[in-house]
Amino acid sequence: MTPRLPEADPVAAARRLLGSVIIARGVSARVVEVEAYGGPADGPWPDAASHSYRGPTQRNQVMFGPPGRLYIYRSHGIHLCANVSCGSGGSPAAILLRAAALESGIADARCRRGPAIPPVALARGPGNLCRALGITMADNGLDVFDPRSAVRIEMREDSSALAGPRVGVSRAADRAWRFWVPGCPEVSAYRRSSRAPRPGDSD
DNA sequence: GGTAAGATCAGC
DNA sequence: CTGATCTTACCT
Repeated sequence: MTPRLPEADPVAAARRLLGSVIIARGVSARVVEVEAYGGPADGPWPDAASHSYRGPTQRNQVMFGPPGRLYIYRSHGIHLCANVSCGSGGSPAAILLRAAALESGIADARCRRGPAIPPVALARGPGNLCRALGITMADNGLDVFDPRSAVRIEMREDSSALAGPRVGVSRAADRAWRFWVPGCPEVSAYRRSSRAPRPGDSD
């Protein structure tokens, strides 16, 4: 059994998770870009951009459970995005997996993404990452640190993270809760949400 | 029951 | 910048 992600605040957990290896359905890949998401205003990590900001719902229940579980949600009716829960004691938090560098199973990934996709883009962006690794809604709630899981994560040390604002969020848009490995071409481009207030407006 | 927004992506 | 496509959450 590989080391578990320790219970921690989402920023510390995001930094710990960066550089780890995700293994799913014939593909393994190094996680090179993540985002931290917190919880309700009255909790330890207030975050208006988080799905759990307004309390538990059917969709976000995994965020309120134990750490180390996959929280999968459908985005814009089209794509899937994968998070790893990291909260505890009823305080929800999760880390969104935004991009990964493939280490093996590239043929499987290309089969899922299409033959024309350059290797560097196969798992670039949260929706593409889920597609490349064959992750589905049925994986919601899986324990990624259980070796028997179809989707699992092996922790690796990496202290090289750079930080910047999260991609595409319309609230708390200036908060530097996105972390990536410098120099990796797999890291997605930054795009500020068109609905976000001007840069500099407070959270 | 209605509806607007959305942690995206690819193509102009 | 726009369209695709549909679930969720919030409103009445």
